[in-house]
Formats: sequence, C-alpha cells, structure tokens
Amino acid sequence: MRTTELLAPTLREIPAEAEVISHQLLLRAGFIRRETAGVYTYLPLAMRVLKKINQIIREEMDRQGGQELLMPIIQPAELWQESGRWDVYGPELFRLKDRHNREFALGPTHEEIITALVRSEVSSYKQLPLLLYQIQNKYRDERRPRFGLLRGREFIMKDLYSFDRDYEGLQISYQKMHEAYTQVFRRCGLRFRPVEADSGAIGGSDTHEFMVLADSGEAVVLFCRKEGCDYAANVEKAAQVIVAAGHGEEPKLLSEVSTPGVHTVEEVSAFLNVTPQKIIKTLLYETEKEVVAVLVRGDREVNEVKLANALGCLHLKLSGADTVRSVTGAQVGFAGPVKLNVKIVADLEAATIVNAVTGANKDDTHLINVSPARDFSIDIVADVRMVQAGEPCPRCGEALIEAKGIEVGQIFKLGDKYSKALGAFYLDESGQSRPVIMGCYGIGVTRTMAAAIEQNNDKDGIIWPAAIAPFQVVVVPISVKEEQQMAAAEDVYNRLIAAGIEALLDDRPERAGVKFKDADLIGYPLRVTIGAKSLGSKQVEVRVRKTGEVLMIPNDELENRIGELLGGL
RNA sequence: CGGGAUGUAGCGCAGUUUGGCUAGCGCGCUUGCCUUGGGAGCAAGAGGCCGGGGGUUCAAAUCCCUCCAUCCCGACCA
Repeated sequence: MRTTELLAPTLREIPAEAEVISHQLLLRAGFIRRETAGVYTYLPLAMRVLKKINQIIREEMDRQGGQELLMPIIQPAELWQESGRWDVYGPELFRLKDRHNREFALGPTHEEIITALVRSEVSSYKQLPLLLYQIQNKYRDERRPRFGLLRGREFIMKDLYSFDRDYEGLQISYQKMHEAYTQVFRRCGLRFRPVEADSGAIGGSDTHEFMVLADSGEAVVLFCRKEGCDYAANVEKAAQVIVAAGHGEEPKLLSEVSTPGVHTVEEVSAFLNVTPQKIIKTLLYETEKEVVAVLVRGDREVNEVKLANALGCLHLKLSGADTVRSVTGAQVGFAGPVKLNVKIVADLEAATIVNAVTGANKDDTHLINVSPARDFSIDIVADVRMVQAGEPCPRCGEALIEAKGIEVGQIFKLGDKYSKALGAFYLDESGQSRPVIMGCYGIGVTRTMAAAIEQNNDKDGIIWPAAIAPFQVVVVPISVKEEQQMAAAEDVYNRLIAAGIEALLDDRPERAGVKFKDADLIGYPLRVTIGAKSLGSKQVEVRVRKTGEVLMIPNDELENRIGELLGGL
C-alpha cells in the first residue's frame, strides 16, 4: 500500500471534543470519525487494526474449540419478553418498530438469540458441550457515551456462549475461556490482569474481568504486590480481611455529648479528639423494599455492590435529607444505630468497635462509648465496605496495590438462568430432561483497540504493539523527486512485501518532516528512512518508534532483521 | 436523568458583553514558484444557511423565545 492511495486524514490539532488520549489520537491519526454521540466510522487504518485483533481472537477461540457463527442484530421483542429482560434491561436497550408496529431490539448482547437457537437445535447430551461465538456490532443506548471508543453506543464485540451438561462442564469451558482471553490480550501486546469481579445480585457464581491497566480506566482494581500471588479483584468485589480486633476493651458508660454543627467524620474526630477508627459512620440507604442503616468505620466507604448483595436487593440509593430526618429525627450528620427503628447492616469491622462514637439521632448531639450488642442490635453483619490500597491480600496477607483499569473482557458463569427462562433443555443418558448450563464471554474489540492506545503512546502519537499495528513498517523516501531515492525506496518496499512484512510506502511529495510526524502520530512500529545519507552505503536506516533508536542494518540482512525487530515489539 | 459548558470553513479559534461597513485569523486544501533528514517560504485562489425554527429591529453571528446537537462532572452501566 502507498500512502497516496490511503485515506488516512491526519490532523495537526486535537479536536476539541476529545478528552482522553486514545480518543484524541484516534481522531488525529486518522483512524476514526464520529458520526453521532458514541457512534463512529472506522477508517482504513482502524479497520486494519480491528482485523488483526479479530484474527487473534478467532485463532484463540478456535484453539479452544469455539465455532464462529453470526447472529442477527435485529431481535424480536418476544424473545426478550420471554427472558424477562425486555423490562429489566431498561432504556439502555435500543428499541424499534417495523411497519406492522411489531417491536424489536437492537442487540446489546445475544443470550436470548443463542439460547433460542440451542433450544431448537440441541436436544441430546451427545451434542454438548458447545462453544459458539461471533464478532459483531453491539448496541447499547448508554446514558452517557464518552471517551471515544472506550464507551460507545455502537461497538464491536466478540461474544462467545458455552453450553454444557452440568456445572463441571461449565467449569472446564470457563477455564478454557480464561486461558483464551489471557492469550488474546497477551498477543495484542497489552499489560492486563484478570480480576475477580462481582456477578451481581442475580446470576452466576464466578466472573472475571480482564482489565487493561491504564490511568484513564473507569474501574478500580486491587491486586497483590507479592511476587507469585495472583490475587486481583475489582474494588467492587475485593474482600476485606478481618484484622483481629485486639482491643479487649471494657465497655464504658454510654453517654451523650453536645456537638453543635459537627457533621462529618473529620469534624467529629477533631471535636471529640478521637480517631476515625473509633467512629461508627451510619448511612441510610433505600432499597426497593425498605430503608436500612449501614454501619462502617469512620475512615471507610460503603461498597454499594456488596451492600446490595448482602441485602439481596436490586436497587439501592443513599437516602436524601428528608428520609434521614423522618427516620432518625435529626439532620444529616447525626444518625446512629442506637434506638434506630430500621434494619441495621453492620460492616464486619464496624461490628467489632467497642466504645465507639456515633450520632445520637438528635441534632447537634453524638453518643460516646457505644458498644454493639449492649447498646444496639445488628440485623446483618457482612463485608459491605470498600477495600483500600495497603490492606492485606485475602490470599497471602501482603499489602494490596490499587490501579485503574479498562475492562476489555469479561467471562461469566450464567448457569441455567437463560436456559430455564427460554426453555433450552437436553436429555441425558437416562432420558431425563435437564437445563443446559451456560456461560458467556465477551471481548470489546473496539475498546481493546482504544485501550491499546491508552497504554502505548507518547507526546508524538501512538506506539502500536507490532501484532496489531495497521502496518508494521513505513518506508519513507526523503525526497520522492530524487529518482535514486525513490528507486531505493521501492526496492526496500518490494522486498519487505515479498518477505511477508506489511509495509507502507510513503510516496507523498511532502517534506521529510511532515512524513516523520505522520509516521510517529500513526505509530508504525518501524520506519525505514531512505535519504541521501544512506543511499550510497550498503546499509539501511531503521528507526524504532517505541524507543526512538536508529539502527543501520546491512542491506542484505534487512528482511531478517526487521522480522526479528518486529518479534520483539 | 441532575449540574455545567459549547455550537462561526475540514480542524483549532476570534468576533457576541455594548446590534451597524463586504464575517475574520491560524492550520489544512487548490495552483504556481521555490525548498527538501523532524509539521519550510513566497504568491494567487477555493471554501460559510454564523446549529435549526420563530420573534424584536431600519438593521441580528450579536438581543429574546424555542428546539436540536456536542462535550465535561455526577448518577447509572448484562
């Protein structure tokens, strides 16, 4: 391919709409253009990258026994009503009607379709297990599409569904996908971690998210710093380790103190001269069923995902000032568990604090020397708080480290949720009808492309890992008017192509600086420069994008050395 | 959905406060000359429903109403 034939419109300035680096660079380097919020056209350079990622995915899925198919994007409402998700999925589901006023959804995911397929085509244990996947556009009407390709409304996703006879089979399929995903992201040249994640109030037991570590990530992950310990979890999931309370403290006399205008933990701590560790923070939450009081230590934060799981509720929200007053009788900042007439959920840690400070459910008043059991009863004790960096690893006890991550993949054990809802049963050897046991496994392809940029860039532009670069080498003649240079450039280009290396010849009649800037911006791993400097010599000048290093390679070793270099990038 | 901001040429912006000459600048684009190892220079050009609609006015990019779009923060996210 020659640059004069390639549609790769680079921009000198950063479009005002782009905030995160991957979005800026994808626009500037001519990979994507926005059509409307969260919807993009992928230009030829992006398409080449996506094809490579897809190819890697296909190879790894197929290696594990996956079979590719293609399902419809337009899905009938009836199927979604059958699974119950027509209502549950909410406004995020794009809906449309046909000319007969029949309702449809644009597929945000394909559990319904694939389960419907399996229920009609699979009827015997002999047909199981099955691993079926597709790579296709997905549609989710995000409330707030943002960050370019990191959160779009239309995006490309690989989704695989596993069908097994039982949970043991599911475990095997799950492990296969765990391995496949590890290989996919490794081959894409990404620094990532599989992390334990929360599976939600309903649904399967296990789930892992594959996180690309990057500061722009929306997810917070905690992982163990100890070499060899592979504990890593989404902050929503990370379990707290109970450090032995250790205070064999005797409960002292409960008493009330006046604390005018002292609301926050910091204020209480300073005013009463107690550490936040001795304060029990009481927060009121409303679920679809009830109001609950949640107790956590003063220096901790409530983890709403864990809380929802502990309560077995679907929706959860922090109560407003009105509810707080009607439940506690006091303004916000003075709630406490003593004599409070709602369900009380205490965090594991908070439940052990003796002689604590709490709100008194009375304006401008706190209680001191509050002790659980004696002064109030707890309905549920559970891990309902956020774990913070520095806390012990649940597996080995070493300190946890916090990092931001971009979720590029998730593997999930569904169990029989969809097979039962949609009626996908098979007959076992004894002729008994059983639900197919399912798993689902997604990779955000377009998000992976953006994540790769988030992780691999510098002030000059993108630095593609060689495996997914749009072209592996760009050949730049300094002056296309110099016949000798052009002839040399053509020769190098042809040799690289013949050697199976994806080369691009920058034959534009531009000045060298312009071509260099574009090459850096687009991020080809290697650049071969053909100019007066090296023309007469027996060496070819090769520059490594990642390091800026310039190598003089003997002409007759060119193909081999470039192949070697690419292998290391 | 709550809060904030912005819509003027392909991109980045000025002009709007205080209505008034033919709507500007930089980059990019076209043509020519010149130049050619990190976004050169000179010259001549093309390119605008000033987001849409309605209103006020002798006169609207500018004031008013309304709709739309885009971005940011938050909430939300199988």
